[in-house]
Amino acid sequence: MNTKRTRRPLTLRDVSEASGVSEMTVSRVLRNRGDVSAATREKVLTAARTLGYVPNKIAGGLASQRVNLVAVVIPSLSNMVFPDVLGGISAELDDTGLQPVVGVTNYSPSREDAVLYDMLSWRPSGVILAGLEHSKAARAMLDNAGLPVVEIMDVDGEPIDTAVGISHRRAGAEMADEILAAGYRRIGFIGTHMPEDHRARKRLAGFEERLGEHGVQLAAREYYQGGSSLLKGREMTERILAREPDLDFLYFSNDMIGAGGLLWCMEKGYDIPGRLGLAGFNGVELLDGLPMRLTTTDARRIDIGRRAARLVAGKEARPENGIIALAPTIMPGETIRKH
Amino acid sequence: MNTKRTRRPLTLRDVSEASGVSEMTVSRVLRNRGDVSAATREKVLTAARTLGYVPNKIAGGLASQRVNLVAVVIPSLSNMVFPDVLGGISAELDDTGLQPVVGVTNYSPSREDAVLYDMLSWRPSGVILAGLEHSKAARAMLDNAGLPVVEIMDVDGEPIDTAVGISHRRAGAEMADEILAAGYRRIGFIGTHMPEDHRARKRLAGFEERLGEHGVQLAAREYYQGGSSLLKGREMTERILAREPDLDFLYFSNDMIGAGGLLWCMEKGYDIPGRLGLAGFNGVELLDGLPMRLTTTDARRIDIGRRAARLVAGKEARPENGIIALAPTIMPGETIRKH
DNA sequence: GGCGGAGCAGATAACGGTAACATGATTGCG
DNA sequence: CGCAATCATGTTACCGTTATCTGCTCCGCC
Repeated sequence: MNTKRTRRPLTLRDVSEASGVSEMTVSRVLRNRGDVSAATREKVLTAARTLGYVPNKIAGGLASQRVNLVAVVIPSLSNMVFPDVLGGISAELDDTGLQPVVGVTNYSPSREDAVLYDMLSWRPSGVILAGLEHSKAARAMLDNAGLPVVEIMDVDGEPIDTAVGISHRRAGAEMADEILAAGYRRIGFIGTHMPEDHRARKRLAGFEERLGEHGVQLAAREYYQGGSSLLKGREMTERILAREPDLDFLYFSNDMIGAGGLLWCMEKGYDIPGRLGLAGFNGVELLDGLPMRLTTTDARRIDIGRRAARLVAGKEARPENGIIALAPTIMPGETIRKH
Repeated sequence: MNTKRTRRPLTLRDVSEASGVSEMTVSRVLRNRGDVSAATREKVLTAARTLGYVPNKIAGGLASQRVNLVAVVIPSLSNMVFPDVLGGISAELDDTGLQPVVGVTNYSPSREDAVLYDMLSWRPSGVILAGLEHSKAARAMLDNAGLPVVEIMDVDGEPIDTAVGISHRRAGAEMADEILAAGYRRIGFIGTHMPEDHRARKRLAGFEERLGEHGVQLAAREYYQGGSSLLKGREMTERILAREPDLDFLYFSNDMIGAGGLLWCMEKGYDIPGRLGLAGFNGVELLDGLPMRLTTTDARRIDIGRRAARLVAGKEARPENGIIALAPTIMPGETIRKH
């Protein structure tokens, strides 16, 4: 089996010699390109298989000046939102010969620059990256690279090339409408303290602005550090209600802490949605299994992934203004009272 | 900014001309290799920066016969377990110049073959892949590739090269001990119906075997299709208890459905852990925020990722027998009664 | 029966870097 | 002060594949 443990790696030449045709012909067979007789094709394929030849895309990419990779740059893998986006991307890329390669930035702009630089050095066919806020250096790199760039998740801003996402301002505003219409007035907000999470920031801005238009101000806000978890949601909920016991609504900046808050409130016997209403953001699958359905906004993650992939794959044309805005849609749930 | 939109991409030659030194010297500067005077170094870096040059790793990799990539092949991104493993891997790879590239197989052996083939065609420096069960073709490919291969998660079997993981048979057996010691006797099992999830299978085998040693047989079992979610856990729990109402324990094959089952049982007013005990598997963070702490087994995901990364990075030597077995550790929780 | 075009295969020259060796200028030191 | 070691740079030959061009054969058709 591994008689050849120390041998040098196989090349086209090996297959070529084993099958008695030129390297060029082997290359053609292996890529299904150009005309090759059925007989030689068979010979070559057999030889390649028995040798266990695996093509070298490094060499191939250099020669053809084409690399079938799509760089995907996202802030995090751990918050249940980006895996969905990735799912949409790979589903749509599946039949294109393109392959996504993922880089993670941990919400750090400097890491984003580094990851981008690294990705671009592989000369991918396209780039998908989260958010519209990027360093000057990053924008320059992408500008210079001369390839399709799709910024995802957010459309409130100026895309480098194309953007696919939802308006987080709008998502915030629409949730505000919903809450106000239900009659809640003493509203608290719980979110992560991350200056780099621009989408959360915009959501809150849109939310507060709409509240303001109706003469309502946020009655309390609470920020936390680090990742979002059920436990964190519980802690923050307890804290904000200890500080402002007469709040009648809590708007959470994501579903995970929202779910934690919901569980805590239920345990403490709060009348939900009567005495206290709750809402989250994202529309994660987790919510389906909670004792009570948390009201939230569907961030259209899978659709965003799909559309972004279609754009880089050239399956879909870039719109005139470079923006594809999907509609964030409120998923009612049972944590806002009927009105 | 993009006056050069249509220009051909930059190469070393451009930087070389802009800075008045040879391409070789530019290459040396950009890689910090070999001796270069401070003056030229500065000149070159400035030129590279103002041009916006990004090195071409395709060409570099071909020339140097070295590629700083580590292929990571896993079955899924969506079940909260592999993101943790990835976290461990990238943490440990961070200071090595190596970069992980992830491929997802969706638990399909044929997709695993395809993903591996694809990854190997990039000539990575190492491969990390989940599980010990692989097609003959896959084993041959990896054997032939002549690079470090680390199989992760599982150690019950024969590694191709090196394995890092826990014994799932042991994990199952130890949980059985725990359950029996607490006096439960009418035990049900809920798991996914996936012939390709070998680790779940081994866990169950170890579990049943240990029960058998104590003269106990599984009183019921229930399998489901598709992904694991809280909701699925609820449904399956309801179903198994409808069928076998006098079960006194439920062993779930993962925490997500375990948590769903727990929530359902609490709503229905079951006395837990008195009348009914519950246990899951994995030790996911989610459990921290539930109304009651689910007993589970820590699968050592982050450690596994770290050790695997250390092995491919050469920070750690391959052990004699090729197996690094970490101890699965039971995390007590409140869903098994004290004994 | 000559000629255009399709079918098939090979020869050659890139692709953009880096390894390895070569070269000229300094430096150290007995 | 002379010679070897070191430093700083350049030259040359690939790395393994694909684009492109060339050449030959065979076929159909006017």
